[in-house]
Amino acid sequence: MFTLAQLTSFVAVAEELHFTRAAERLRMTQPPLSRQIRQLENDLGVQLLNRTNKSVRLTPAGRAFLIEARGILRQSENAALAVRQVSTGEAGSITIGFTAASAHSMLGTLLRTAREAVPLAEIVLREMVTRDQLAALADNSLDLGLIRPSVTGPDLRTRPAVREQLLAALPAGHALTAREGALRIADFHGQELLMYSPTEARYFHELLISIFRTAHVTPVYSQYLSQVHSILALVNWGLGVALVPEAAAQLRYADIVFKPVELPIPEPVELDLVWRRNNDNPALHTLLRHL
Amino acid sequence: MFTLAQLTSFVAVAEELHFTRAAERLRMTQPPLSRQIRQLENDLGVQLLNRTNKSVRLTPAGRAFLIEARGILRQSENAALAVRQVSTGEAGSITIGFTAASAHSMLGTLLRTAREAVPLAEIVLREMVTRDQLAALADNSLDLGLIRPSVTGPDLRTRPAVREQLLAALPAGHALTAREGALRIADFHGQELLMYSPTEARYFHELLISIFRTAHVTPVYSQYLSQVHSILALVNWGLGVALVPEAAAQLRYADIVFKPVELPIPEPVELDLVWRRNNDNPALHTLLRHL
DNA sequence: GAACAACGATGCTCTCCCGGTATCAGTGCA
DNA sequence: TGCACTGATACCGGGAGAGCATCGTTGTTC
Repeated sequence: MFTLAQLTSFVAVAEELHFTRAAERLRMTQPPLSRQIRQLENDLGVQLLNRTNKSVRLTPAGRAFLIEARGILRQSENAALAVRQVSTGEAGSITIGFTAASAHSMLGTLLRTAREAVPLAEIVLREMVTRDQLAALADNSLDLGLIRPSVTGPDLRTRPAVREQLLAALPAGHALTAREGALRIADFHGQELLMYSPTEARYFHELLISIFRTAHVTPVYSQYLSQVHSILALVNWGLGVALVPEAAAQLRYADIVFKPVELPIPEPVELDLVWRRNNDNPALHTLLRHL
Repeated sequence: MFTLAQLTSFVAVAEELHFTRAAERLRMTQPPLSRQIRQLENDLGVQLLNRTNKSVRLTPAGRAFLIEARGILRQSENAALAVRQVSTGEAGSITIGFTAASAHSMLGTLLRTAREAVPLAEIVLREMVTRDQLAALADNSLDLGLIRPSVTGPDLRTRPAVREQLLAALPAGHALTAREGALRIADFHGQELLMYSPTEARYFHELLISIFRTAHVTPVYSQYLSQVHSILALVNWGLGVALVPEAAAQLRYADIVFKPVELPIPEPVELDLVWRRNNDNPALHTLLRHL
């Protein structure tokens, strides 16, 4: 196979159609240039130039090869440039995990920031629950996660991203919808509450349990569900009330009324950014610096 | 700038993630391979691999560069292959000149043959009168011409391609259209004949002059035109009669009747293939071998 | 037509790069 | 703690490539 140096030599000769001038352009002398071209022709098994003592002309094969050679050289320069951009974090690829609910809150901000901070980078999005995101971070198939706060290993770093209110989601016509202003926790006593799954939505499950326990309020837990969407769908069918993060109110349902709830902590729902401490993706660090 | 050899080395290591095995695959020993990769990283100014004594892993930049490297190597192999095909005449580019009239006769056959003989070649077509084709052949901007016979230099080779009849083109309603069978030359005595230009359609001009002179027949030369199309357009307007090559009868005009003419030579119109004796386009020679 | 100028090819030399062998150094496992 | 494995390093030899000098050919000019 030929050499990139041979290609640059050939392109110079093909453009100058003059060995001595081409050699000057290449900052070398004419004899080794002649030999390089001959070597290239031998490697290819094809004559690229017709040389007489007074003129150098491209053969048809040479014309064809000139185009190819320019392409290969251009691609090589681009590759060198691109790989430098990836290494400095100007370009590259960032895979971001997010929970379904965060698609309505933090994800938009995050993507906007990414577009500004690393405009050349490709952003790959994957919707996953918190637990799966942590697994994906561990095996490096995720660069950054948007998760509910949870216990993480020592090689993960987290940063609070956003805090949200909890809103009550009530079926239209429900008695509590008539109330003026914010609801109180006590209002949920004895209500049929659509509850979060203790495994797949552990964070919300424990958050609600703790809120009600502290307030000595005991709703009726009728269903356990893992996704905010599913819970709202059931509220919409009139099958109970629910407490959902503020961002979920962006989903419009015909038969759901959202109302604020007075809580000891005004914005109890947290969302964290999480990434591996020793993640070596420079684009990720560029993004993190801008957050 | 890096080397293609470095790229193949890098691709091997990146695929094996193991220097010793990669070295075996490359039929070399491990130490020079390690140095090649280090050299490549130095050239790029970017770390491509994270190596510990127990594992080799790609950095994000390395992953990006792997894709680029594979692309460059593939393109290089294709270039080598393509240039060999051009040099053997399997592929390449053939520029063919043709006269407007020959588009209706020989050109179709020629293109069909070219498609079979050099299926990988690009055929570039240029419509030009004979005189311009000869000039283009001389400065190598044409590989092959379809011309009317004419005097050519010693560096051109010609070969008869096809012979055609001359047909009489008569305006509908003209007295001669009533005749049974073929016309004779004498029928043109005193007729208004649309004539070919002595400069731009020299071949037809001289052919007709010679035919009429030999037969001692003198038509009335009303107009001198260079293209068969133009002549037929005027016949269509009833402005005279004409003699045109057989192939032109493929053009359908509402008010033209074509009739055969009895001539001393039954197919007096010749069309020649012409090319430079020392044309170095291998694809051209492949095509000529099939004609 | 003879001398000259221009240009690519060739011969020779030297240097440096590349590949091989031997060996070192760090790490995971038994 | 020792062993096996793996990549890095030291050193050496051969060959490729660059430069210098020169040759051979060809077109030009007086």
